Amino acid sequence: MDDLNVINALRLLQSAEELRARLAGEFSSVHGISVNEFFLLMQLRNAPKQRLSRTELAKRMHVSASTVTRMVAPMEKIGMVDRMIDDRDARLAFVVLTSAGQDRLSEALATFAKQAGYAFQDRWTDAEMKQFSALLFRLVAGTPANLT
Amino acid sequence: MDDLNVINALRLLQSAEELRARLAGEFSSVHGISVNEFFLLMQLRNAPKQRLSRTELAKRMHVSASTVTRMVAPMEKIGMVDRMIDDRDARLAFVVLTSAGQDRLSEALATFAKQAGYAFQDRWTDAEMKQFSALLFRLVAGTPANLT
DNA sequence: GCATAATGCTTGCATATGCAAGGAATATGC
DNA sequence: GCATATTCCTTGCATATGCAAGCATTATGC
Repeated sequence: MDDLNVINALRLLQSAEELRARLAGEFSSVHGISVNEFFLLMQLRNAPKQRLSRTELAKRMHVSASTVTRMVAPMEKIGMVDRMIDDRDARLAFVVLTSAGQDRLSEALATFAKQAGYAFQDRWTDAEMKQFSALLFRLVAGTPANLT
Repeated sequence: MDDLNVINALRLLQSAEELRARLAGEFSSVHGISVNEFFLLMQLRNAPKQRLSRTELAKRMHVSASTVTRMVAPMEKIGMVDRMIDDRDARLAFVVLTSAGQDRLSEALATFAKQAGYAFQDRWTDAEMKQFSALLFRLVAGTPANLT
């Protein structure tokens, strides 16, 4: 295990899982959403017109189309998102972020920022934060899923 | 979203998910194991005597104890791991890595190294790989789950 | 020593997810 | 224009996972 590629991949996956586990706990207890629901809302917020097709959401979130269908149903029921059929193509059922959904997302983002702070605070300097940001940008840049 | 903590946390989570999705595909088709099974084998390989209790595995893998129970059952059936009851404490049921499990893990590690190469190759210099490694080490250092 | 608490594991139930099939709408080849 | 293919979404089934309860074993308080 002296391969730096392997070491970095393992550390990347493990630190991400740690952070995700922490987020899951607070998202669930404080905001009543899952981490995946948070990411779904984030994708919508960053999309033009705050909307995306289910297929596009599936690709960006690395889940199947059926998962998106089933994730969206309860979110639609409580008004965080809306359904909107395309005028030209009746197959497309856009998922649209509602104002209630934006509010919920803003609250969750505060928790996200707090946890992100815990994760990096007192471990990295400002300069290192920028280094890390630049390095990771090369991994996520160009993917349509990139939220940053 | 000008908070560098938030940006870095998002990029960390997203790049990890991308890598994990790629690994899942090849692990499943080539080696017949899931990413989580791979990590379970990795934890055993790094443990003293190549064995851990189910509770310890659950903590390190950020899953519930029942998940470990259910993950281990089929792996035991095909001989990748063994069960071993502790002499002093009959509650403890260690999961032990077998030689067949080591072989399977070695093959999967080759795939892992290949995918890790794809992820970082042509994006980062050697110096940057070392920088990244050092930064991430501070995140995972000290956790018993750390595989590196 | 014994009653109670704590620990380690398993199991029933509920939820989450992927795959494959199906239905509806649109695109393509001719 | 029409038959066929493709695309988008949904649904049935199988698997994966967490939580809470239960069981067996060990630790603790007195």
